[in-house]
Amino acid sequence: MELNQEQTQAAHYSGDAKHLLILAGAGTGKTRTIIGRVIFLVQSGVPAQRLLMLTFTRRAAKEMLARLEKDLGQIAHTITCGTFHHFCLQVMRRIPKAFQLENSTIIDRDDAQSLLQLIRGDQVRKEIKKEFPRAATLLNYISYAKNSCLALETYLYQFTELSEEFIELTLAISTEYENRKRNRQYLDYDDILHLFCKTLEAKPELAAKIAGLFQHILVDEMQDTNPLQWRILQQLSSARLFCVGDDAQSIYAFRGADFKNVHAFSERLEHSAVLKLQENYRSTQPILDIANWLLDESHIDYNKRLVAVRGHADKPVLIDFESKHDEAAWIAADLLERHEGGAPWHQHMVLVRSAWSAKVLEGALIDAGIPYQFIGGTSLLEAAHVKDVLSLCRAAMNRRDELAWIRYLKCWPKIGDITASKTVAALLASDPAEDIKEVVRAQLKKRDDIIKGIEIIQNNHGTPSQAIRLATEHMATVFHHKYDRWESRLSDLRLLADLASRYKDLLGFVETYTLDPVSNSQAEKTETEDAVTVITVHSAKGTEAPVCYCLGVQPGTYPHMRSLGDLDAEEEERRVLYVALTRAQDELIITRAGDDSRTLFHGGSFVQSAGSPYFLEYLPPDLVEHRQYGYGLGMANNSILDELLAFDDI
DNA sequence: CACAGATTGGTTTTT
DNA sequence: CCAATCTGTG
Ligand SMILES: Nc1ncnc2c1ncn2[C@@H]1O[C@H](COP(=O)(O)OP(=O)(O)OP(=O)(O)O)[C@@H](O)[C@H]1O
Repeated sequence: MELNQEQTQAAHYSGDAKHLLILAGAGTGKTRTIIGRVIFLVQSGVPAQRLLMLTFTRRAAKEMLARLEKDLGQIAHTITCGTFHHFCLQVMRRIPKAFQLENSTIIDRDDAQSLLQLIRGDQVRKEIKKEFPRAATLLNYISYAKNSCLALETYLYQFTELSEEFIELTLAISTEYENRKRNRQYLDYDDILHLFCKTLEAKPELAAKIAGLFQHILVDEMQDTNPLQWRILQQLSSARLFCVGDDAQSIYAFRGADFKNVHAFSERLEHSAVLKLQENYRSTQPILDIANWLLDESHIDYNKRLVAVRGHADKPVLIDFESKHDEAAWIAADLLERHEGGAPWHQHMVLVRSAWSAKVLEGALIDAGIPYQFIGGTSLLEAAHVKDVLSLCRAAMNRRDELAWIRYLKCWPKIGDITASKTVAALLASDPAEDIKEVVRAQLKKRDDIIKGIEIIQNNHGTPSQAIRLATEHMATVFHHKYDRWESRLSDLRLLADLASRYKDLLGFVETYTLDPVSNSQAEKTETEDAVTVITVHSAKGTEAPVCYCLGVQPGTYPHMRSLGDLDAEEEERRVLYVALTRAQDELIITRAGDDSRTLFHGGSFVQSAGSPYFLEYLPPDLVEHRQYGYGLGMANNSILDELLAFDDI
């Protein structure tokens, strides 16, 4: 693999500094350099087992391993490589006693939210129920505070507008949430990091042992490290750190990341150095010109100017549509045309701001018969019916798994919150020697079908795939009634059973799956099928494609409505758009639609509503080729019809 | 009383 | 488009 001079200097570094940070713009080969570093280290005689690679997404971890395998062969798989969460959990599962983590269940966001909802229901008075933050919001607060290592109280007073009464109540709910998790032996995503970090800080000998396993730790996308992850890195810093990042691509502030942290790298770690990479290898210059312009517009000086090694090419295209349906239909038609012209589907990527905003496009792609995979948001396999089946698996194996029990029981007709809660209470109070099935039978007379489900899992827990297949069959009639489009949902459950066939232990499968609900299935799909990628910008960090469409680049989306009024949040939105624009290698197509309820369309140009900012408002016309489709059959600005606008209310 | 279906209101991003 | 609440029925 070829590296340029700067990249080589970083990858082959053997100077005085113990820790290195490579700070460089998009497409300058940071990922390539980290791979180069690993190859260099292995070839210099560092055993691959003594390398640890940490990433922020499963997808990134998988990609890195695949790239390393090309150069290093099977040795690549002896490197410990995964997300922070995955690594911490792996360590803790290997020596559970040291972390007091025996028999615990990992809960995903959905479960965490349900638990908070239960507590919210108990603790919030009826009169204020409507005003009080929802479970999802509460979870965001609790999670943010934990990831930023702030006391929840401090965070709520400083960063939210809640009244004192609401803050007190939120704190009480949070305390109860922690208690319940402890009591039921639940660990949410944040607890994985938190428990790991706390234990290491409390037991220096243990921290030293774990850190001592690795000579080098390599971290990708360092700008997204939050304070909790920083603390973990500091605990492990007897190994040498090699981190890469780009402050202009920091888009995870909502998870506690602060891009200014990378600037503090050399202050936090002694004997460290910062290196830079300057040349962009990914894109053509016109694509970078618009990205550079975007950063220049900011009040923050990112000190970046991307320069393409590849030289010049056509300008990016900016296209206005009257509606998002037109927008989606045009993209589908354009994709078809390119495919007929010989370009495989996988060379195309559509970047969306939110999972929701991709819906219309997905419809258009299905209509046009274009194969695609969607990455981001809640994946197909986090769908309700899949979680129902997994809940049955968990419930049958663990009587204290309150959330799983409630979910499973409520699948059945005539069973709602109250019956489910009563049954759970009986299970929690029951003698561990007593058969679970009998405890349930005593609560729910004449509901043999419910107990049969439990029995099926108990009898088949050694063969997860079969357990899931039989459970699906057993619940088919209920699901058929509960969900529409049953046929397509059934195929999800078949896929689930397939995934499970690689595992020997049902709960082991459920846990892996909870932490990684997407990538397995996705990887399989990309390898075997040629498909267009539709992806949220947040998931797209680090990836690239020859042809990229950035969809819905209109006021209210960039910056997103929700960020308005908070300057830091608005600035982060700029970086989100920056990441989106810099994914393209050869062609960048920016589209926007005028029928967004938040957008005012006026005379063929986009005018922001009520003085809110819009990033492309002052876009210099010479940076793009601007087209407009569908506006009164191509009528451009200054249409005489505009004079009618004043009479719209007649 | 407990559940099921209808209504309403606020809509990001991920491990 | 989903989640929480409201309202009608067994
Ligand atoms: N020295 C090089 N020679 C040829 N191609 C290169 C070189 N360095 C990087 N590239 C190519 O440039 C593209 C971007 O590289 P890479 O993904 O490593 O960049 P990055 O800095 O991680 O980008 P981002 O921050 O946007 O994720 C890749 O297609 C890579 O193959």
